[in-house]
Amino acid sequence: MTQTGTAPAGDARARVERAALELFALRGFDAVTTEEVADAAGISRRTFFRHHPTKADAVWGDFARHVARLAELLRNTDPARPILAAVCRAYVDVNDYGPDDLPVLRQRMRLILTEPALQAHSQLRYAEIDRVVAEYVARRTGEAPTDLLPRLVGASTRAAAMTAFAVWLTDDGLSLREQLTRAFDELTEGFPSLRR
Amino acid sequence: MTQTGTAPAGDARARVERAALELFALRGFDAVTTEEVADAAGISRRTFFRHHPTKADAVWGDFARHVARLAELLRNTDPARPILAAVCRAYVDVNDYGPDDLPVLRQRMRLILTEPALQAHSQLRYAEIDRVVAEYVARRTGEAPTDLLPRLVGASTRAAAMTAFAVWLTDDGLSLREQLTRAFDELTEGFPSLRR
DNA sequence: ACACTAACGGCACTCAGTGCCACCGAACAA
DNA sequence: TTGTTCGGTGGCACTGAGTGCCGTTAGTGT
Repeated sequence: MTQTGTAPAGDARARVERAALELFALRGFDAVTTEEVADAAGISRRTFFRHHPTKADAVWGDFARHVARLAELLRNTDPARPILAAVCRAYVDVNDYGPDDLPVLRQRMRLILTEPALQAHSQLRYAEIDRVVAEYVARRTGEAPTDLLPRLVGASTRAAAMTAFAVWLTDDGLSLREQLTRAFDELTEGFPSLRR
Repeated sequence: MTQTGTAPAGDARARVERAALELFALRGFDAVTTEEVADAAGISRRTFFRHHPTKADAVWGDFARHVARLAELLRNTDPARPILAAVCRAYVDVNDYGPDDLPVLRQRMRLILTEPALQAHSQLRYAEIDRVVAEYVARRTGEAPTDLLPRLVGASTRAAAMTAFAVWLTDDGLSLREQLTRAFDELTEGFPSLRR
């Protein structure tokens, strides 16, 4: 596809994502049909489903690149660093958004963590992250990625990250990076705040 | 439906769940229509959706009771026991299935952890558990259930439990209780196996 | 015998997702 | 210019999940 002269048309994907985010935030995920999103983006319903395999996928902008960046961060980690610290560090780094991206990120995460349909769908995206982390841990420890420890690190660090996101959305005190760090510290230290 | 005298007809729910579990395990969740499940259970498609709000819900047998049992176990916990230990203990106890229930449990969990649609739907069920645990932690610590620590305990212990389930399904070495204990030990001790 | 109620089945409808096909514009070849 | 190929697109029809509405039926009480 080469940009014809008239409309930019280059990134119909970006237009769809923007339209989806705004419509879903405004009226709720279930109350907006895919046809309305497609119309708002200036494409047909059929083309919408060519770009995004699912209505829910429209709110996840290039998530594959996000996962790839996390994998690369882990690949480039100093082998001397403890495994768990490396994973947490990569998690924080991959979520280091600039101030300009924060409004969109808030809108996106609020939808994902609030709308039941998106909350359910997110599990499929999270599974990709979990797998990347589990494979990294498996590489470091020599275990199989399907063994308990690699899977456990993947699942629990992801749980911590999503908890940090949820708290960041509601509480306005701390930055996302600070909330992530707080959560990871609790997790890696065995929940020191609970031991009196 | 007119079999008043013949079939017990007492709990059509149980028949639906059995039929759904078998059909989904046999041919895959997406390849089986709700009408087929309804037919196999001897009810109409309309009645199927009266019993189960969703096709996916048919595989979760009385999950509300499961959550209620967990909440009760937590409520009856000795206040002297450390918070995290209490949560893990309750998790192990609520998942103490008898040998007769194990085959059905394996089938159910294999579906939930394998089929993408069920994997996604599971997030909505897990959220109920997370909330119960978070409320317990909040009661013990005096925080709000929406604060970071209560939420983090809920999300991470659940992640550990589901990881234990997944490993239990594939590895045949250890019992479910042992896998759960292994996972919880790693989590509560700050992943000792990763500190060399 | 009569009314009341709760559960059921049938029907029609919306909407997500998919397969099929026809169309159009760009690039390329003769 | 003419013809051909090709990737992106839109239209159309179809399946299947989920829902609202309504008529029917079984069970219960009086």
